[in-house]
Amino acid sequence: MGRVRIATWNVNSVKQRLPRLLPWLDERQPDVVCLQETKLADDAFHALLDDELAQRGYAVAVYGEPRWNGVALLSKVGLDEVRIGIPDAPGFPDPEARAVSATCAGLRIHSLYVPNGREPDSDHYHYKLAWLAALRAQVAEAPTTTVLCGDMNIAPTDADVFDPASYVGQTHVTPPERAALAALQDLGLHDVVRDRWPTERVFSYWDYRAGMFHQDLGMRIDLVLAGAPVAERVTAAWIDRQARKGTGPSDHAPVNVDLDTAPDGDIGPVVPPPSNARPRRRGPVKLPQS
DNA sequence: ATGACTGGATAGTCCAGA
Repeated sequence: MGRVRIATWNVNSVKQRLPRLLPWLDERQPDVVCLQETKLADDAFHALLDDELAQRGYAVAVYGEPRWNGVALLSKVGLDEVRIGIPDAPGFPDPEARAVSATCAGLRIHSLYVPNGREPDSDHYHYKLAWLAALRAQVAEAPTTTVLCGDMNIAPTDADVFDPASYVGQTHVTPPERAALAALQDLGLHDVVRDRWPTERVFSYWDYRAGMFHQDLGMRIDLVLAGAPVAERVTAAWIDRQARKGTGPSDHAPVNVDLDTAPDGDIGPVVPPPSNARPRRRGPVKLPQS
């Protein structure tokens, strides 16, 4: 059946995570992979990973820095019109490597690492909000084909933190941050993991300290937000807790999303159906023979 | 116990992460 798997993972140093990343790629076999916190300059990323990724059939787009931040986009299903950063996004004070996007199988995929915010009302917090506003302006250009993937550094609701009371007054849960996320969703983007697990406890990040993962004391801040024509094709969406276990994990788990594909291998229509259209057939569709 | 861990750069009473 025609299936495209999109994954996003804040790896917290792609160099340190290599012994976990490569086996995970082989096991999960995602077609499109969004990485965050690669923490490598572009030349170092290519030197480290180009051979391994080419062997697995991935084309690669990176936007990195020597020390912090850094994002990447890997794809087996096309990687066209690569765009580094977000137009008119603010810096801190200089531009930071927090976004890369490309067209993959007819979709506009974004690998995002939203600024942390540090302390509410700090300079970094206002930078975070301004950065999200610039992201929204870019998404507004083509919301229906957009898939935002990454570490949004915002827990959408109190159900997305293990102890809402202890987070009051902290970043990631403040009303202005949640409003910025809601403004993105108001463009027609769907939180596909929450849609699939409406009442479950599903976290994507657990602090390394104090056995937080073992006790499942985490947050859900790594999200996949998809335009409606894409969200309609989701057949599975889950947080890959296995990747957070064992030796040398990232503090974030990957998020995996499976989509049914159209007969031509694309994922969604470029033009959404009219609102009075009958529901599209959702069953398995064969990919063309290669 | 305002902690507890990890990564990166540097040799700091480091900074950043969330």
